[in-house]
Amino acid sequence: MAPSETLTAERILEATEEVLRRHGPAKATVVDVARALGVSHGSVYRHFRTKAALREAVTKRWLDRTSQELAGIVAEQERDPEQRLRAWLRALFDAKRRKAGHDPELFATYMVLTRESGEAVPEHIADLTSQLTDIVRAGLDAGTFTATDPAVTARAVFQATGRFHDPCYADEWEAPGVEAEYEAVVDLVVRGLRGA
Amino acid sequence: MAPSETLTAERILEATEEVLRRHGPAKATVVDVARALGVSHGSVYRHFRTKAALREAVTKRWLDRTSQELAGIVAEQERDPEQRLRAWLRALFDAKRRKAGHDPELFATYMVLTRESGEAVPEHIADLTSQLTDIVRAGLDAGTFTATDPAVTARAVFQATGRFHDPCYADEWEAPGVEAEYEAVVDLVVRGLRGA
DNA sequence: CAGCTGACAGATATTGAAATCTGTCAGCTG
DNA sequence: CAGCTGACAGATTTCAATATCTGTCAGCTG
Repeated sequence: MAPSETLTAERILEATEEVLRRHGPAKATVVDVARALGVSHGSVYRHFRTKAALREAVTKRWLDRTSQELAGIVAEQERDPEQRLRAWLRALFDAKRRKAGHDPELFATYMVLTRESGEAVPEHIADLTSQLTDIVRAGLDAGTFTATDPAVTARAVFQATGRFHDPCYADEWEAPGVEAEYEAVVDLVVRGLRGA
Repeated sequence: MAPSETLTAERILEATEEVLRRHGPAKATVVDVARALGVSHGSVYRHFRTKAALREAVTKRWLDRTSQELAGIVAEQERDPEQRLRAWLRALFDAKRRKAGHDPELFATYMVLTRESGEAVPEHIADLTSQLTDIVRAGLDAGTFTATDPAVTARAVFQATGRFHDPCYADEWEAPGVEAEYEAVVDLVVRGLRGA
């Protein structure tokens, strides 16, 4: 039952997150992870081919947690599409801002990881725009939205609101007036979806 | 007549740009600038209190060149506001993309400079959003746009299109499909301005 | 024999001493 | 005497020696 039960990929990922939290992305080594688990670093390489792969897996896990939070909103059939869209964008902004504000160092760590992770971030973005596409399509079906291609429009919505979910803007999310700016952009976008 | 005429702030700024182009932001020193001008570095400090002030002045000059390019479009009274808005956004995107694509090293240099320049960038953004506000206000007067506060709406337009002018996205401006994404975002925004 | 260890080679990071740079200023020069 | 110079102190950067890390693999262990 002790941590020395069996060495799984999951346990390595948890230990890696902990090491990253403690040491930061620059100083966190595979040797540190192995030490935290009480094994030799060779064992870690049995589960992850390279250090980069290990870091990418950690990043993917972290990003997926956000995606899953938002997936619930897409499924809320009882709310109309515009409300779902507003709730989804709000949840995305809040989730990112909460993570950035609550533990800035860990967030900075993940910003470094997302920069170096080749596939994880594009996949995450594809995931999120796919969710958005579902909402846009629902709006088209209901007749409340106007668009030629829901996927293209969803991507446009995602990019237009980037200032409120793209990590590169994280240090402006606590500035006074951000809420008003968020409302202005979302209103503009929602009106763009409605009107032809 | 020779470069040894008189030492003006303008001549120092030109020499600094040249030194930055050659050496890059990390290695460009005040001593290099002085050497390029054939003076001692003490003379440079007569015109700029610190190295940071010198770099900020260079940055400001560079940013102002873009602002001035765009100011002409705002003044084109013969085109209707929507056309002016589209032309303005297109000119902004093209100008930034041209600079980023034509001389990537110099652009990277300016990205470093804009990060460290405290006032220059906010001023530049204020400048641009002020131009946008003029266009939005013209649209309100003409009755083609709908908005409660032109300044707030202009800022929203600026932020919503950030992906196509904010330097932090520069390395995605040459990717295939960017044009389509640009069109989608601008269409969404313009429709948002029109519809109530 | 499946899974782990630990020594190893090459790559990367750390360190501290030496070199360079920033910003100042007393004095030179035209 | 307005403007420039160049030596200087303290801060920063460079560089090379040293230490650590990554990724592999032959062999150990349960």
